[in-house]
Amino acid sequence: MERTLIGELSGKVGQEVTIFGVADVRRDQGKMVFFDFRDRSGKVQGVVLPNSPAMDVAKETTIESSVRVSGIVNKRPEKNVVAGKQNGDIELEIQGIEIVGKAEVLPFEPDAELNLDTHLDNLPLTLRTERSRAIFKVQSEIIGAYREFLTKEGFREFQAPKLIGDDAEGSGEVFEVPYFYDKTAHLATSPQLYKQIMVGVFERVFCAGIVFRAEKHATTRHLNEYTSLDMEMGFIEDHHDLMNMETKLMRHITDHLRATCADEFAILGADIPKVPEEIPFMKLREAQELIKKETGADKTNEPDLEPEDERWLCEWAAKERGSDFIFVTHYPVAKRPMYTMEDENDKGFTKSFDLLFRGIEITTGGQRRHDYQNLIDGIKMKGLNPDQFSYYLQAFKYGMPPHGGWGMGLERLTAKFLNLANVKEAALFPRDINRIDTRLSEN
RNA sequence: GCGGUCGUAGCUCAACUGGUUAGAGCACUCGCCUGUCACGCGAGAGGUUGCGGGUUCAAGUCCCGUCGACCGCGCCA
Repeated sequence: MERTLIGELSGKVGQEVTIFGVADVRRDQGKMVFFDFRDRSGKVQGVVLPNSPAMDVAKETTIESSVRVSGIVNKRPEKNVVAGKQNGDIELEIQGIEIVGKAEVLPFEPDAELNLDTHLDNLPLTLRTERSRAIFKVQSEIIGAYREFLTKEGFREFQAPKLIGDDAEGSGEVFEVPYFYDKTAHLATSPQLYKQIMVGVFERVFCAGIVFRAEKHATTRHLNEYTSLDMEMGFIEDHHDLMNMETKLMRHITDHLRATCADEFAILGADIPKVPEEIPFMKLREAQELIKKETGADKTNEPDLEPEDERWLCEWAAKERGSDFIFVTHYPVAKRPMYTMEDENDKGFTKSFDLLFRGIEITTGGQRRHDYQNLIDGIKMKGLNPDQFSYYLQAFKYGMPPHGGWGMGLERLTAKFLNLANVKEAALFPRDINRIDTRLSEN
């Protein structure tokens, strides 16, 4: 018999149907057995009545088993209607169950509160929980909204290489790949140089892909492999064009989530933030002065904000400006990569920005050096050898428009949208220095 | 890499200043249950307290080492 999706059952009252799904819950009452079944479209209750031919199979149908279930869609008696629940007014009177993928007894109850360690060691199972499904549906919708917005703004998506010749930017630790005969190769820490090259090709480009960082960090906000939402655009005036674009992007993403993921945010007890007409922004030095004035902590000689400063500044922005977001601009030249443009009106500081969201840095961006000689000066100033960048430099040798862009951490963004304590909860299969698919590498 | 906290049943957690046979809820097994929706009720089984050493009449508890996890920091997205 043809498959009916669970989400379509409410229109089939009185009909005989077959659903394909997973046994989500079993409530065995002896002479009667109730199930909740789930498929990709939702959940429905099934009931095996006394003396049903399906009773024997029902008794041995374990939670998480994949099944094909045939039965009749019935309206529930008035007193058994559960308001506000999908299919709460109907149920499937089960006539046959076929177990097509039997599950063994689970090591823990579905939807139990697990320690992060237990969750991560059992991902093939724990990713099936309602909570995990909610997190990764939201993440998937974020990527979809990102792609939709930038495409509409005239950006062209491209794939950046992950195997690269040099660590190029000189920022962050890189994984070495010992394969190529006569060259050192690495895993890309960013698509940075390639997306700049692609500005010369398409003017506006973006990519959403995995990047690799070999830092031996152990924090709630770092991964050794994460998804970078990158973009780069030509013919900008300065970094404010980028900040304005990102403001519009965040508004688009939050509107999209409101339309598609309200249930998932409710499951996780999280709020979708409002994006103000203008996200507040200030220079790094202004932020440091503010922190000094308000808290007494003098960090005005620091080249960057510490995590505790980022948290404080976000609380300030939320309270004083009603925004979950705040831009910090003008980091010192010494603190930023060689391609970052210095502000001609504020020497020693760059036309760069970070976007902070709910206490953490989710984006770094800025205007780039687009003049050939100016870029070579930038490379030399960092103590790097321009010859090593000749491939990249060719783009500039033959003319590049003023341009800039950003890189955004998808897992951080997801984690902060959903108030997750650790970014590893927002990565399907997170890699860190002690963990790569633990269960698979055991034995 | 450094600092802090922790490691007790399959899971989540108890066990006061060291003190008799290490407990609970859920899961599991058996029995009962014709309207449950985290079904319920009764009974049962389940532990080398991460591992190694030490102090003590006595160690889950104190000390040393080791392995592991989580949190914070550096670095970053």
